[in-house]
Amino acid sequence: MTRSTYHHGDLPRALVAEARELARSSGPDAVMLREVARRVGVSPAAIYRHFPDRDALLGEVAGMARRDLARRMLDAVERVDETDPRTRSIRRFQAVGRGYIDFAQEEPNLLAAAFLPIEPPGGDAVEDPSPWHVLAAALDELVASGAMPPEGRAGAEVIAWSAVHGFAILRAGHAFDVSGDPDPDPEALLEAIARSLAVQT
Amino acid sequence: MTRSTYHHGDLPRALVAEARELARSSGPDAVMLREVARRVGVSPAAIYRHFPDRDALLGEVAGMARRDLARRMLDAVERVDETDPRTRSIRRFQAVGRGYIDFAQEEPNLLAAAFLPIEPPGGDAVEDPSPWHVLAAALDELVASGAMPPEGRAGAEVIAWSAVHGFAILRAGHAFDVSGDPDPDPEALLEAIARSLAVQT
DNA sequence: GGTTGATGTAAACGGCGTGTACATTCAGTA
DNA sequence: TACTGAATGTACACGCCGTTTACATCAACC
Repeated sequence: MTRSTYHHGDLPRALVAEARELARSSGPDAVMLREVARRVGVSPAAIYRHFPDRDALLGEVAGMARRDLARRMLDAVERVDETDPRTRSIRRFQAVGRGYIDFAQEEPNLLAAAFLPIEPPGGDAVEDPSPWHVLAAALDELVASGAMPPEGRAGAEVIAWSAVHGFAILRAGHAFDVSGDPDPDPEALLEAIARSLAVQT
Repeated sequence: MTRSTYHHGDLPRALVAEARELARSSGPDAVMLREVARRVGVSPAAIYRHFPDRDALLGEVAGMARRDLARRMLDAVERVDETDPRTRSIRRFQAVGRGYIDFAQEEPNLLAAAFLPIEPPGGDAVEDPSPWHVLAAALDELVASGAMPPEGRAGAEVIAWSAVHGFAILRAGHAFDVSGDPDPDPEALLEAIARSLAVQT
């Protein structure tokens, strides 16, 4: 991109957008300040007018990726069309996992970005829910509807999240290639998670 | 390390050992050829007499980490002391998961190294079992002892591995800090996995 | 309209992986 | 034992990276 004015206009936003695109297409390690600057049409040093260092820029990308993931989970939950409260809570719970897994499948590099050990400069924005809270809400609903026994509620996030995250990460890393079935079915996993939480249809 | 002779004696081994130690203590990204060479007391270019590039050296580290993980799982399995076949198969199965989780807890950077998308130059050595095969053997045993229904055998690796790996990775990345309990119990997860596989005590 | 602070640039520093040309040593043979 | 070629290590250079510093440009306000 070239520009006519000496000043860019909204450089910070452009930098984050370009950094996100690099992370999305080639992974977080591919977010190189010189490349970002090149694409935005600005000198590398200009970035330092808006971000203290590379981690600050990458932290914004990480924050965006976390929001994207949470939104994807929420979208999946809200698309569930079911009136019976019990069945509905189960469907919504499994939609959370499906949203997570689908996101990981479609944007593996963004999932990696979401788990970078970096905090966005201003901390995560409070208004949008974290993936963790989306999951917790679905579990609460499961108990409220009677589909899951209250005794199983404690620690349920850890179990569900572990299974879904492990599946998503391992599949993205082609780790399942060693098995006979190189692309296993997410639905089987979601049902296994329901069993492990003693969810009763 | 300094040396008196012009030739090192066993540079390849020393390089891999030093690279592994760097990966172990500071993560795979910390394996920098210049630093490895510095520590071994050799010029950076010397590495290229034995490895085509950085990935080849890192691939050896990855291979070692995979072997370390598998050995750790096997050790845990073999430490199980139980005679009743059914109970024994369950204990051994859960020991597999415990070994994996303990390894991740104690050597998180080596676990990361084990999952680098790099193959060791000569391919993985055939003589030592992969983590996958250790798990598969434990599952077979579970079915053979009657503790797990044969109908559940297909896809069981994916479920068990996903849950254990996700737990290990998330805990190592401090992802559970957002929950109330920052260091959740691995045993609860192992029991949940058993439930999800319909394992009957 | 001149000053000031915000924003961008050019050039440089040190560190990285890597290639190339050269130095040293080892092993085998005459 | 002396010679020779292959194996192994070194010095130096190249281009990339993140980052810093000194300077240039511009917009906004008294």
